[in-house]
Amino acid sequence: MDGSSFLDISLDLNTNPFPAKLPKKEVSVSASTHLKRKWLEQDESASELREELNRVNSENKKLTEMLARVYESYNALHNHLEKLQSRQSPEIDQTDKPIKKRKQDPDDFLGFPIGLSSGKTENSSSNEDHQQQQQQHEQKNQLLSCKRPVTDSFNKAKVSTVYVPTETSDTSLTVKDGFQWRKYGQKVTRDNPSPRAYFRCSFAPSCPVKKKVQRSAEDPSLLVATYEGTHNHLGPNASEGDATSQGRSSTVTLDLVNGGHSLLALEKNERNTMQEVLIQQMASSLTKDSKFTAALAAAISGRLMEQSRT
DNA sequence: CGGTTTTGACCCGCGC
DNA sequence: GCGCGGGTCAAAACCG
Repeated sequence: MDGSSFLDISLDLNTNPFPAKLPKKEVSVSASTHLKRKWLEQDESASELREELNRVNSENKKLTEMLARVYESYNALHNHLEKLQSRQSPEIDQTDKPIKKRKQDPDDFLGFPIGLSSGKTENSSSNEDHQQQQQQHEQKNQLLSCKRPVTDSFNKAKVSTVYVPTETSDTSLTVKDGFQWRKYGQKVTRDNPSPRAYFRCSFAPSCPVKKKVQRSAEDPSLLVATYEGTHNHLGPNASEGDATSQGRSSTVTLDLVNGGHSLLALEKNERNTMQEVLIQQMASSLTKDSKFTAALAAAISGRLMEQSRT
């Protein structure tokens, strides 16, 4: 994706409000000493203005560079996620045999490989064993990045699974993803000795997102969190009432459900949304910068002055 | 006191 | 129709 074509980040802060095309004032040399003094004063203030102008110009340059950097890192992140997604999609197609014929389990739904919540010993031919081992190996490799969102490619419901390594001694089935959850149930399932916990987003009923967390039967050091649905409210920090979301920092946090999905399965609309969010974040961080607002004010007043002249 | 967690009861879909 | 099992409800307990 060509970033420059998709968002123009060049800034014209109009830090040179007095372009060369403006008619130069003719100064009468035949002035009295009084006029001479006045002229000297004007010259002095002009040089001050020039200094100020240079300063604002360099700030403008810095800000433009900063925006370019932010945008570059966004693109890099986006490309990285797209690569990850293209690497994951073939593995999803491998499992074609649903173990249970009951109501579609999210794991089955995703063609989830290692039978984390489904019976796994009932039908284990040597072939499948081999596949399972391969997939488990793959899974562990992916875990190097701590959390691995598994998403169906583009067209299915918003269900994703993440694996969270935890201490086996840690019995609290909590997965810290930034969102606030309310537990509404816990069940011991047939194929896994550890209980499964059911969570709803604290913004329910307005937010339909649900989460199931269960310790992996294969690897008890792993928590398997299955997310269903999409948050219809602001990101993790905002929902948490996290101080950092109101503060000065403009950290971009990846939403595992919403953002995770949208970044992996970005369609046009979602790209536009991302653009808007990005722009808003940039805007909010810039407006908090007093120097930037000053430069902006200067830019606007410059434009106004220019317009009033024309 | 309001929000969250716990936990037994209940609901419902599915297979037999 | 019955039993099983996953998912949800809701009252009580808990907590800050």
